[in-house]
Amino acid sequence: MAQYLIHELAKKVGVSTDTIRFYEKKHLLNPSFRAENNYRYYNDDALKRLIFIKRCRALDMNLKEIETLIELEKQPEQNCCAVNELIDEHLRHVEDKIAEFQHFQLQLQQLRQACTTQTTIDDCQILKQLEAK
Amino acid sequence: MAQYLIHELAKKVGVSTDTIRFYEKKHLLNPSFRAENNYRYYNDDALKRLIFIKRCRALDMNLKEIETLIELEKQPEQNCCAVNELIDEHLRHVEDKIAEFQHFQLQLQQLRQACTTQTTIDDCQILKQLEAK
DNA sequence: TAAAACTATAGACTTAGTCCAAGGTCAAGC
DNA sequence: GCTTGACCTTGGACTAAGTCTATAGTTTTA
Repeated sequence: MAQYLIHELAKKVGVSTDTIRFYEKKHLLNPSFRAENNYRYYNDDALKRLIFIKRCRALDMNLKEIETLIELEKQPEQNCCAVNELIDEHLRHVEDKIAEFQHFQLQLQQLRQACTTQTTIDDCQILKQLEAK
Repeated sequence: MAQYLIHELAKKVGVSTDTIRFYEKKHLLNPSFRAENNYRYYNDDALKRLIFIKRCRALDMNLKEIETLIELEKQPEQNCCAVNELIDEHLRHVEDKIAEFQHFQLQLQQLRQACTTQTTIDDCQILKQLEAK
């Protein structure tokens, strides 16, 4: 079975070696063994695990959510509704974020409208609105 | 002129006393003076400043941006284009965030579609897709 | 044999606060 | 005068997800 040094694994997946060590500290990814010189070595299971983590991160899941998914994977005969619920809840979170940022966008667009011509700081309607009673 | 203790200022504006002390550490807001007992006292200028900061934070500006705006306010005769540019750039940042989260949303919706019926973890298409080669 | 390129660990740094602990101050009630 | 409660002070730890640095050990290459 293939064994990779940490920088080899990092390169295969496209993350930094620091990130890999960080995931280990967070109990998300362990080396398959440590050599006599204390170097970490990783096998293909670790490779798959790291790809899994990277995919979840690309969906903006946090490490706690990813940990939960990994735990669920360890119970293959269980019902998968917990997986679906996690995705649903994360999706709601993402949708809340979109709404939040769209609110910022609208407010900022309106604020920006307040000052279309160049004037002095003292007359700037943007600052006036931010200062208003 | 009115002078407020920190908890009075906090209540007026709707932030915590911790937040006020934090803004002081970040050089955004100073008490008008310290009493003999070392208590902070704030006047109406400080009140206005804190309201200003709170409004900017409600637009998701970071403290560095707010600091820049405060510095600009101190040069009233200058041209206000720096203000406009700051708002424009922040608006672009917000729009990037919206696009980013909309991308997450789409990916998550597609992923969620992969598992509509309840099955076992082992058969769950959501996990399968996250693990896929 | 020496330099380059790895490896390891520990700890600081980032944001915008929040929370806690230990100790000082002040006003009210007894 | 004393206690109680509600303030105030400072300093430091904690959050998320890494990134960066320093120091030291190991392995490979020239």
